[in-house]
Amino acid sequence: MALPSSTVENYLKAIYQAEMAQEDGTRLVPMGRLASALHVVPGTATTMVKTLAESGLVRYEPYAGVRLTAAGQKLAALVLRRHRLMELFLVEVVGMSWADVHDEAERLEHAASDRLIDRIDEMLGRPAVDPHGDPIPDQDGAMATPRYQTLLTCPIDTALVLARVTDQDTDFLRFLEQSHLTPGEVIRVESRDAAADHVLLRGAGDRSIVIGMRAAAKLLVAPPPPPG
Amino acid sequence: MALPSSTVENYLKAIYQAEMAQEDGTRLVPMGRLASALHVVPGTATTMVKTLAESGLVRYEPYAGVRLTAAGQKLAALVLRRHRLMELFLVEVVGMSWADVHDEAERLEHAASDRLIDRIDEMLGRPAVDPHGDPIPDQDGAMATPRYQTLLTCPIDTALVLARVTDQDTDFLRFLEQSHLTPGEVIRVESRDAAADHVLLRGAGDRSIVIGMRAAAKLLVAPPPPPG
DNA sequence: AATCGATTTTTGACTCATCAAACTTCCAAT
DNA sequence: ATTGGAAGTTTGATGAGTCAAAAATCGATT
Repeated sequence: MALPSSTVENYLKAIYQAEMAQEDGTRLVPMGRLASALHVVPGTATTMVKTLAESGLVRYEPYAGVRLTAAGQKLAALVLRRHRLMELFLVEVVGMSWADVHDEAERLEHAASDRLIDRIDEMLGRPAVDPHGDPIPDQDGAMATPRYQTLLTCPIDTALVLARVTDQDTDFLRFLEQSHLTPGEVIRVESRDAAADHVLLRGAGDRSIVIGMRAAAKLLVAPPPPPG
Repeated sequence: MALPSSTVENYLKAIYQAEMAQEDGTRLVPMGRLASALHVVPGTATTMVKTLAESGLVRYEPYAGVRLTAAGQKLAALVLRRHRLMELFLVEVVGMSWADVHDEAERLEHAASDRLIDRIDEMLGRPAVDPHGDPIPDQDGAMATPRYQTLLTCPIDTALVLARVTDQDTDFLRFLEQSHLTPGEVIRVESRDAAADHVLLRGAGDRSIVIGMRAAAKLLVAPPPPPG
């Protein structure tokens, strides 16, 4: 099979990420979700998924959804690898803002050769996560998948490390940056108020921050850092 | 007008470079030249050039050829700028080989944002030339166009600086690198032999190098460096 | 001036990715 | 069991970019 087009890469990546995000155990991604993730109409997604199925990259169950085959999974993971290494490179080496690198990487991931990506990987010291805390798959497409809690489910009044931000929106990231809510920061949840739909945080330097529950669900935390 | 596709950018770039390479004064590029530069059949080039003409990017004279308008020239120069800054970046910052960066930049030039390109320009200290000695247009598309001599036309037995290499072929560049024939090196032509189709050079470290005349025509030299 | 060969243009067809809109299927609620 | 609405699929069309091959044009040589 020839090299996949950017479009194919984007479909595989979207399916991969939708599978991950699925809360129910099933990895079947409904067409509607896929279509809206890719900003195409549902009919387009159906058509494309059928050709992906013919290439053996996905399994398609009409009216039910789509899931990646092993081959599709590997390809998707390698696209994600390119994307995330590129993001980290743009932040660490080029000095671009955390908030801007997603969109840039979204295009560069389809243009960069494996050679370039491996060189970047080497320069960065084979990093495990990108600037948003998303894990970076290795050359074989294998990826660690730690299970973090969100700020909605984590214990109250406990020191935790902000590990990952699961939204790439530029304005949201800019806000987080200004609030010093970036991966690695130590924070604690002081209270939650379902009626007010907010979560009250205390960040580094005793900053007090109030965020909505929608936003809080996008911030993932890990157990406190090892002592010393 | 919407942003130009990669294809449009490649056509403009090819026309721009063909205009430069034209030895006769006319800047009219015949369809055949353009088509083969882009690896498409002549009919395809004709079709595409007609749509470029409708966008006001080129002037098309049927059966005669095509030339860029002011708007087309500027766009083409900005593509060249992205390409050449990217090449230099890949060599200087990423540490890729001189011989490999052309193909990589060929794809990245269409994916990199102006923001990224300007950041790279700044990091590199607003450089004037890329790793092959090709001049880099500024943000307005203006570009210095020094007129160098080739190793076929330069004076014999005179110290000269290798200024520019007008061929991006990977194997050719690899050969030059191994022979220490890279921009900035001081060399002199010891003799030319038209019958044997070769040029005898003396490079840095008293290296003696024989190259064919076809190759010699691709090496451009400048007057000796200023003393001191 | 007439012609031959090279170059260029035209025509018809194809692939990829997409949309709008008509049509199907599914399932949850009656 | 039936059915109404949501979700999914199909159909027909479009635009970009390309090729193969037929037709037209140009110009250099006779």
